[in-house]
Amino acid sequence: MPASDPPKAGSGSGAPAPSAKAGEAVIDRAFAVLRAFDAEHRALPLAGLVQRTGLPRSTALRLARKLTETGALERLDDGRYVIGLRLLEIASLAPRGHGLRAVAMPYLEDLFHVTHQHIVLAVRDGDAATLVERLSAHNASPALFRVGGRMPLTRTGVGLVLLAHAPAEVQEHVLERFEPGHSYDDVRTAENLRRVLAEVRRGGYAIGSQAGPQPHTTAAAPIRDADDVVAAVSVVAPSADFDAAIYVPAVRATARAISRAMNDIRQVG
Amino acid sequence: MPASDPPKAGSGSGAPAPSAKAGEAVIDRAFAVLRAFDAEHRALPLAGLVQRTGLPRSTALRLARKLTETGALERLDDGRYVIGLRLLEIASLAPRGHGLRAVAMPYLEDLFHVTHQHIVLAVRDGDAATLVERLSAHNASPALFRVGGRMPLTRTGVGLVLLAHAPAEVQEHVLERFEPGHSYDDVRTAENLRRVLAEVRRGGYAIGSQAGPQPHTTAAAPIRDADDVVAAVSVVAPSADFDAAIYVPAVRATARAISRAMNDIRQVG
DNA sequence: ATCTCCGTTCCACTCAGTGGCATTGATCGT
DNA sequence: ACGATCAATGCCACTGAGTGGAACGGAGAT
Repeated sequence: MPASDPPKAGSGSGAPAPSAKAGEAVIDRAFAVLRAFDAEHRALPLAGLVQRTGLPRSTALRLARKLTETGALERLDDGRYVIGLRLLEIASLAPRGHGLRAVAMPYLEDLFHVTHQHIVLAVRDGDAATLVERLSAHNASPALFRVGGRMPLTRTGVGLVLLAHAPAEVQEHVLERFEPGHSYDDVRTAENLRRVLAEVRRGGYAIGSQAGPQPHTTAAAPIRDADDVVAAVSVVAPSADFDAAIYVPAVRATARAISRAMNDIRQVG
Repeated sequence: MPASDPPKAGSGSGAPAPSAKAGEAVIDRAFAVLRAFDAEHRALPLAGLVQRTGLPRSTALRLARKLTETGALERLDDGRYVIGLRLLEIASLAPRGHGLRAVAMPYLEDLFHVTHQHIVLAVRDGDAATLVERLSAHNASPALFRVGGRMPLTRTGVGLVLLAHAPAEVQEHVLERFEPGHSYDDVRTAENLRRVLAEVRRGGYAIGSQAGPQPHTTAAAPIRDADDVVAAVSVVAPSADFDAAIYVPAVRATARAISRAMNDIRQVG
């Protein structure tokens, strides 16, 4: 021990040791690596992981390797990392994800055939809706949300349905930070929104239309498990001129069919 | 005797504590917890996790909690754990999973409309095919494979296509442990299989039919990225009497369309 | 009322995880 | 062609995050 001076030094100023939070749980770090990926970054080199996670190089490398070993990540020929298949394998067991999707799919198909518009299936996760399934025609308007992506509760048909049936605390929280001007044309204030949500609960469906910037119309309905609303379906037409109301019966019928199908399965398991 | 006796005790015989492998990587354990779930066990109580992973109670609890924190797991009202939505969020970024699926979906839809039979989209993962997407009609024969599940390469149409274009080492490995009697009716020996694979490569498609135990016919074709076969599509009809050959042109056309669509996207990113 | 099984809390020990540094390899600028 | 630059990987001594045994409270079962 040549070093005489106590390790407590460093306090002065010397090394900044800025964000490098040392004592961080391994699992959190591992998931930080996984979350470094997003729609715009589906393949990342080690440097990318380092940059986006803030982890030290060696640590990021070690984690990336272990994740690759387990199949959570895969490695491209050029050395970059991508999310691996095994993760899909595991994720497909999520009851609220593919579990729901599996029973809903045939009915969504039917609805798609009939309407030839976008079909959306979503569940609520905290203050957002997570898109579980989406059916689209070829010519479809492009920038709809991604499967697995999160959609705002106040700006989508499924979101309105899910929000309308969310716990009071969630509703309050969302209403507090509601920003007018980004929702449907008849939802311009928090008060509007409150009224709309009440209507959604009363009527058992939501409709909305928006002139811009991405003009579209939607009709959405709740999927129930017993009395709880656990998901929502919607039809989305890429045009503000369209009257979404004509889809309401079809969407509601589909939602009810899915609700029933889930209960039938419940009997078995 | 509180502290006195040495910890080495317990050696006697009493508790065997056999498999309890102590020095095991955290991430491996975390994934062991996640993999404790499967199609028959979509919701597990802590005890179930302990039993299926072999981890000590406290460890399993700690891991389950941390995973719940990050959203990889969710907790049911009755305390049981299930795979969480966040995992779907991450998994949906897998290029070979939902990435592929996203571009393929509209074409699969078309094929589904035309044929009204099961449509299957799969990629190879090691010695198995992973089911990436499946479209089925209501009345569909039930026990087809699950999305995210693994299918044998030698007993499915997509499997034959993927195997035919797999690296030589994989083919050898699979051929070595090929068990006759579980594949299609014209694949009864490893030599049969070799010949079939060659035909698949030459013709650019695979067909197969099986009388039992789950009678079905299938026609499958490869999806290519440049020259590499990266996935396979197939039509599966729940009847051995049907002639799958009539679907071959449609399936091949679909496969080519998807291949082209993937290349188009490649240009952008 | 007693037993059992399950989820949970607590805590002292220690080994898995850490991250700085050195090395190799690929890419680029001149 | 030849250093200069930056990414990826190998190495290793230190330490606190992770560990798991023990004990607790509560819900059912007997």
